[in-house]
Amino acid sequence: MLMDRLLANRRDVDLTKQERCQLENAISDVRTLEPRQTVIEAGRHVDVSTLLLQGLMCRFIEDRKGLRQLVSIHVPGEFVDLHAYPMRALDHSVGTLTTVTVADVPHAALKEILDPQPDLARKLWFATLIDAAMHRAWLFRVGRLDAVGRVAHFLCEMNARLEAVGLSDGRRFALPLTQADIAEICGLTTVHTNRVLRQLREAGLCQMHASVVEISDPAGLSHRGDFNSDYLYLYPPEESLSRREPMLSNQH
Amino acid sequence: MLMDRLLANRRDVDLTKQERCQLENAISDVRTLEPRQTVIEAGRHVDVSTLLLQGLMCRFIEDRKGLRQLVSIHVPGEFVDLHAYPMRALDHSVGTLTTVTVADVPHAALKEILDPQPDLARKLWFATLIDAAMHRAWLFRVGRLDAVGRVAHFLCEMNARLEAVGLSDGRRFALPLTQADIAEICGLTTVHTNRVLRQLREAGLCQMHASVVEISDPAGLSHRGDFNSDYLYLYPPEESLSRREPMLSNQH
DNA sequence: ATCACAAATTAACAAAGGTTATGGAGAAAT
DNA sequence: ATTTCTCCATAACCTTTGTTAATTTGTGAT
Repeated sequence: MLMDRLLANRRDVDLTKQERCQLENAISDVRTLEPRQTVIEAGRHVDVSTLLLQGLMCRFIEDRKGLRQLVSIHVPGEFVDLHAYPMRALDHSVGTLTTVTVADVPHAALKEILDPQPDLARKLWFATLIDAAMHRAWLFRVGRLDAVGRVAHFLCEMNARLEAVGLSDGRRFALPLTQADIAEICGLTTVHTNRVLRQLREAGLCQMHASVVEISDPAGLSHRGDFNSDYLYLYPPEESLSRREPMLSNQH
Repeated sequence: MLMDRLLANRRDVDLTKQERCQLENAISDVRTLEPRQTVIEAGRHVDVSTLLLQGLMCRFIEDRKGLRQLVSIHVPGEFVDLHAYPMRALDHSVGTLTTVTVADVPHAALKEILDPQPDLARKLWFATLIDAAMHRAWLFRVGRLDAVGRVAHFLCEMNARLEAVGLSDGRRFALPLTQADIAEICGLTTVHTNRVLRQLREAGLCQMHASVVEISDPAGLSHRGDFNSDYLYLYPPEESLSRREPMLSNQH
């Protein structure tokens, strides 16, 4: 059902059937949102967390002039802002990239489930920390890699995450982002992102056309982006195979 | 006592006297560590979290060639790796910058305290999320600011955090870091960090000599670094004054 | 089929930051 | 006092990335 993909394929977050069911019952509403909208403004107080069912969402920080730095991107099955439950106010904005379907989980309902179940609380706590782990990897990406490395690293990450939820076969996946989006993720300009994509193509590492990424040389791309998927805390491939759902067409 | 500074001056993490005391009793050991040592290697499993009492520590990710990107820096009063409690294994390394004094808090002891106290668990959960909030700010820093802006942003952050624990008067503070450290934090080379510090000095914004930072123009420096302290979740200055301990000499 | 608009592409040029190398200042060690 | 070592400072040069601007491609709407 709705929750099948929730926190799927994550080491140490093995939700039981019962836990999954309880979380599903905590959903107050399922909504569809338009692409490229800001859903929550930085600084706002929230008492509902958002579970992403379909599409892509992102979180970002803007500078004085409104230039964005994306600080995370979310694929189906992830809680976009579960951290709002203990934090209450957000220090960043949340937006949609594509048309999305989301489920609302009110914090009051979460509290009722979590207070009597310290183990489940610890699992969700862990889930919010994967965010922090990804931030660290993103920090490494923009702090230590050159432009080609950054984009390579990002594409490797998306490949790994989408594969974990059955939305990539390990080489090819739909990624409905513009070059401008990738620029906001990697801390580059759109013009240079374009140059970088050409370089990746000419190097025979990967190509991106019409929102489809095809990685021609996975090992080469990982190497170029100094990528190691440990920070994603995914099940190793063998284990995840048995847990994975059948391939889905795409996320838009 | 030991815990006076723990999570001090943080909005939404108002530990009660009893909670503070319980945490203090969970400490198994207090140790002194040498400067510039790696304390925990990335990937290691840990069952103890570290509370920093004195000195500076950091967490970092290395690239293939061993070049580091610091992903966080810690001042006294902070749990350096509380996130290891729900995560168990770390995706990054932990090291000392100066000589430090730390307290060990075994996870077994934490579990005993937290399981029956969902509110305290939520407070500590929140505390681990401040980390993620800082990572986002660091990501903004390296992704969207130029070299001068990055260093300005970093110095503003340290000023705010040290002020919150009584180690800065709001303009002047001890910061026992080399220019190479600042380079690893800001994603720059040491040579360029040196140029940047000169520019900040010549612009009359701040200067750094013999491990002491003096901010001549706080507003100007904040502006240059597009800095806003919200992400630190500190008490506003008025409130924190009454909670602050007397000024301490320094952290080494 | 045409129009309108967003996205991709490319070029010429400018600026920022990295690289390599060298010298100096200060602190601790002999 | 000399040596050694780390950190700081600076210069010359070069590579990468940003800037500005113009053109093309693709796609959905009418």
